[in-house]
Amino acid sequence: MVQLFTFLARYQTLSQEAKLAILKISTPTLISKNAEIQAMGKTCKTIYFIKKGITRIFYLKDGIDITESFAWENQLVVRVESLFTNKPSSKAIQAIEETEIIAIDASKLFALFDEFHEIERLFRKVFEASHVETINRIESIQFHSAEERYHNLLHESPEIIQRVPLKYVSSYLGITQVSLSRIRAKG
Amino acid sequence: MVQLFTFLARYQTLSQEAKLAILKISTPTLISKNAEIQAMGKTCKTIYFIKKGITRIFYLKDGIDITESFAWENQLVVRVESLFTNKPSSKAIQAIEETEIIAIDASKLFALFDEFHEIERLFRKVFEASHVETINRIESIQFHSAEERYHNLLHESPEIIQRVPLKYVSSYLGITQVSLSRIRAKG
DNA sequence: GAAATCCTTTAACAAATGATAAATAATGGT
DNA sequence: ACCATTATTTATCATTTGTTAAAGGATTTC
Repeated sequence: MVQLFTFLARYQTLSQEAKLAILKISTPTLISKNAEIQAMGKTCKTIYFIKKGITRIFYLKDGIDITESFAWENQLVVRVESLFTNKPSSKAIQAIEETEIIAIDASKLFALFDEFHEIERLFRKVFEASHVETINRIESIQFHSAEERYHNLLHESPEIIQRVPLKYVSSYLGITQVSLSRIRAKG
Repeated sequence: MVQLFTFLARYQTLSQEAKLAILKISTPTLISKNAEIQAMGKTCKTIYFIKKGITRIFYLKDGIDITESFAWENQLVVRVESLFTNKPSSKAIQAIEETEIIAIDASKLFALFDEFHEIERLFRKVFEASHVETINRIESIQFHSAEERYHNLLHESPEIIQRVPLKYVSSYLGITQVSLSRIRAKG
């Protein structure tokens, strides 16, 4: 759990009481390769921290598998659009490798917000940071060619290209697998 | 100011003291058509609520004007990526029509978070909602054709097509103005 | 370790969008 | 109201990406 608190400390320092309270609602779990951590259609009620491994959020559009995002060591995975609206998510979370996660119960966490102002502040900051990333991703998607997007990804997150099957990467980049192959062939 | 508090009440009810505190850090301003509310290169230190009018956030990519988002009556405009990181924004906010805004001082607002837990909670929820919108926008950009994106926009936010010059709409949709014209011509 | 399955690449053609230029329409300033 | 400027549309051609099919590699499973 040390790893989780090291991650959280980047946003906000916590009292021992607050840490203990978070510890109580956190459960470490091992997910085998390709298994789903959360299924489509379920409302997101858990926040996951990744100790080891890599995951993706994906959904189906016209029956085709589309990867929305990846997350790996020392990152959180959350289906934000479901967690914050309390509506069922049409997206699933899947482990791409065997993955060790820490599951944080979201309802209990929100309850802690009343008891510990510092915990609410911490997670506010955590989600603000993820909001900023999401905004930056829009720019990347909207105003770069597929080729630029691939090279940016290669440069900024080489772990993705190395660890993730290309069929997942192509939909993440918003192109077909064939198109990605063509771009890679160019060098 | 009633309009602002009606908007905020959708997220979280506030005590009279909290409302008064927000009132003290809020300044109504009138922005003339085409004028910039915030300039590029400045760090975002203000949150704007739009009483009347319509605005856009835009930036330059290779010298070309790109619209990132629009906001109109009863919405907030914020350069989130700057507000939450405290870094200068490469984006500007511009009034597309003559616009009445209420400017909320962000540093003072953040200071109120210590005094009023309810205000922190309110704005946490406000920004969570905007985070969800941003995530949904990614799906719209990434997995729909330009034609679908135009028709979705026409359907979901007709005010944009009616009130905003098409040259701004095209870059918002991620296409050229010529391409947008072609799509409109198809009917 | 062989068969079956899944992943990635390649090829050929189709469709969508971009780039440039020019024509038309709309708007703003005096 | 007129002129100058700006916005939008149309046309043509180039480029990018999609679609489909097939082949070659890699990986899993029994």
